[in-house]
Amino acid sequence: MATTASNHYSLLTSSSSMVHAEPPGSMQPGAGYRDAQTLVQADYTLQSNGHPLSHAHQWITALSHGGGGGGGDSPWSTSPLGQQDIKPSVVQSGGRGDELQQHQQQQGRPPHLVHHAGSHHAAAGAWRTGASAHLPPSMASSNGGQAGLLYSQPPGFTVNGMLSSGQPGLHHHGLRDAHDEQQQQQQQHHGGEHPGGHPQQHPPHQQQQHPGGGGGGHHDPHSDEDTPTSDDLEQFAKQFKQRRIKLGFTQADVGLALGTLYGNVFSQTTICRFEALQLSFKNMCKLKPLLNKWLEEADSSSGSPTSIDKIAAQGRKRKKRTSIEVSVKGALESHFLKCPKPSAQEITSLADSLQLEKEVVRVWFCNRRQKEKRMTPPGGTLPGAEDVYGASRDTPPHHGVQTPVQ
DNA sequence: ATGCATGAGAC
DNA sequence: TCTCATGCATA
Repeated sequence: MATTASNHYSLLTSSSSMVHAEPPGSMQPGAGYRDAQTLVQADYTLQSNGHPLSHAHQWITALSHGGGGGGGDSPWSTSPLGQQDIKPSVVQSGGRGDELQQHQQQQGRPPHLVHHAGSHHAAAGAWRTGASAHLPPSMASSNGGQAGLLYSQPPGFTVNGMLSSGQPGLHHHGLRDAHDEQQQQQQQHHGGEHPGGHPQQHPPHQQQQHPGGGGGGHHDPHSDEDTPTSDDLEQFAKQFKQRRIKLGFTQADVGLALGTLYGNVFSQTTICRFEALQLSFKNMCKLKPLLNKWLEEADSSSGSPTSIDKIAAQGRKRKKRTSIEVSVKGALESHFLKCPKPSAQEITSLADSLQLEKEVVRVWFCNRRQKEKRMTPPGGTLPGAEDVYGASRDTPPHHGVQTPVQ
């Protein structure tokens, strides 16, 4: 099968009417899963077939998960500032408040806060334009003028952005969901190694972005004042991870904390990628100050190890993840080497020959290209694919460090 | 930890 | 249509 079996997305658990859409039996954990596969396929269909699910659809579409502001590359050059696109309205409607709601109930968190955190979408855009453009100082410490206000929270309300319910295990379940924690632990303990001890190559422009450069004496690596060098980032990421683990927080915890602290929630994935330097240089720079801030907070209040509970997966209309077979991947890979940016036509024929949806192929190339641009390319330098981007990916600067990420 | 997906914004 | 930031789902 091309597509991995999975449950048909976590369909809105909240709507009861749709439940009967499937036989009670198939819903059971475990067994039901496999059967659900069929549904999965139908998922796409789900939108068109006027089903009991139809209403669910609307519900879903209502949630917008703002991918973050795509046009991300401008913060550096463009600094609109002044007052930003703070969209209070959006904040309120914030789609995915779901995750937080849970906590709210459990910890009795002020509702408004929840909104903010959940508003990710709007929040991101807002603060990003403001803070990110000029960077750090303002946002880190002062929480940014305008945006900050929106997300400001009652003092003493949280610690590290994490609920300071007092003591761990006091109020709520003390720890994050057992399984979650386990999972995290596990990954943190053994998962460390990188896809390669590779020499990392950074896109030239990225390297040039930072003033000091790993070589020139200059500033304090930890000050978020100016653009950090890739070395700074690497070092910071490393240190960050260490501290985080020491403090007993999972990547997911941090992501949520950032949300409560700055109104900008991030997923475990993002934190993970940050630690592994798998984000673009620019993105790394953007996140660093936030994480740095969190770290400070966490350190200072390290006595309260509280934790946050897992957020429940909410329903979202997402295409089921296609699982591309190894052989097919190989084919795609070789095509990529030849032509990283195939035309629509090429994609079509390629998709056809590989028996994949055109969209899947297109996305694959997009992701593949994006991967090329990360700070830490997995698997090290690919022998043949390097100059694809115009001979730019020259010499990997210096830090061939690449420590085995715990 | 990572693969595939989404969506906003830039061309 | 691509890039980019980001995340769900999965291995």
